[in-house]
Amino acid sequence: MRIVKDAEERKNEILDAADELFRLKGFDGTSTNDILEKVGIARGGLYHHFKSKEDIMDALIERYKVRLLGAAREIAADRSIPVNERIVRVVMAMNISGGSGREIMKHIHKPQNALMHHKMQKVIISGVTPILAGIIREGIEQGQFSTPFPYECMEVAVAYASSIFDDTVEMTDEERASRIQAFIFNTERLLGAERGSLMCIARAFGGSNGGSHE
Amino acid sequence: MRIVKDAEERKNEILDAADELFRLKGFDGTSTNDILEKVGIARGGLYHHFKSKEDIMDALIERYKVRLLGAAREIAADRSIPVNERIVRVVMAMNISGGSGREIMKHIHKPQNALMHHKMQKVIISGVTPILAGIIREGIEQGQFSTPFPYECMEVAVAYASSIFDDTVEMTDEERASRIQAFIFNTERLLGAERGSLMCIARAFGGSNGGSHE
DNA sequence: TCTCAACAGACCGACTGACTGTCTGTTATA
DNA sequence: TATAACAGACAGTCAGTCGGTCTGTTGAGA
Repeated sequence: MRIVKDAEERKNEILDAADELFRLKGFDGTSTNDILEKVGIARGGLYHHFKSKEDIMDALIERYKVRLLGAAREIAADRSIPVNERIVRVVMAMNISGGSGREIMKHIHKPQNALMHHKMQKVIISGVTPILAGIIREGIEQGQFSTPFPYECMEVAVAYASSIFDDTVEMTDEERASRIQAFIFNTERLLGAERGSLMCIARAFGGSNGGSHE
Repeated sequence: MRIVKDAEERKNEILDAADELFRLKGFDGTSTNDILEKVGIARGGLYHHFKSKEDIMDALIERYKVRLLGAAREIAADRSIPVNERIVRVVMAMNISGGSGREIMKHIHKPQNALMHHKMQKVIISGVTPILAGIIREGIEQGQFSTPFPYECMEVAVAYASSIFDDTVEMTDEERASRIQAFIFNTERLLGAERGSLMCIARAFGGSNGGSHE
């Protein structure tokens, strides 16, 4: 039987199916037949909407990008929130690490999804860095931070954060906590911020009380 | 015709061929038939020495690892070289960026080689970071650096360096130079080093004289 | 306003070529 | 003669193609 739907709707159905399957079995581990079966369409239908399997992945990444960066921009623009707090919220929204949307990143960090991971990281780094840099510049105006390279500082922080929280390397909670400690310390140094002024970030991450365990 | 060789020799022939082909066409773009043809053996031969195509990649990475980290360790252990200079040489030996062995990295940073890139980065980061951290600790003893997190500092630096010098993102020479500038500045801050004390690193990288272009 | 032909785009499913990994058999070497 | 190195036919899978079919829409004529 043949069910005709609006193109956008079908595309989204395909993306939803691919999303779940890639999450479960990875990109390489998922065949187009798996997607076909899940959506309930035939090969021709899929290749009518997407020109290749990789094209599906790119569309998925684009969807993530719009969602994640949209949320980040919204938060970043809200001047009623203090700078520190805004940074935390942007980072949480990107779920580079823990937080509500951690789900999205989880499956992207599997070795089978290396290409997806790579593309996603590029999108995140190139997208969120200027947003964060903008907030940092506000902080500099307010005398909270001091660096000639706000953009590059954020580049460092984002690159490090996404390498630390890469789920392919397994870590004990203790290791994780001390990484976060070091991350905060290092970021404060980079930004020329007062010691402890970014501690709120550590507190925001996954219920850890900041790395020390007394 | 049938030519029998010592297993190690054959393995290396296969790795050499794979190395060159992956470099040219990427991992996914290279078929096992390509390798077979280049080496001049049949399928059975290849699968006698390696259990899968990915196994070949892993062996290649292992070979890189031994070569790169061996060189790095040798340099790091040479106490006759001053700390600063040793850092430069280790970094050059790893060719995370410019330098003699840049070749090796070049093809690894192609999107088609995402998985290889990912595995390689893991090996580098986990291998070279402790080596560099050791040198930094010497520098701390000598009063040159000051940080409670030498290991994590190097983790940051290595992660950032390998993200900056990722050849998948294209950069003008000017951008590159200013990235290096920022990188040096940030690293000095992280290490609590005197301003300009790491400038020798910038000078060492690819003929750039430190970012300014006169 | 109703009808119907013409069209565009959504969808089908058999087919192709390519590729990885296996298996049985063969040759060389210690 | 036993064992490791190798050959090559083969099976199974998968991504992508292609000619064709179905369906919703549109617009002209009655």
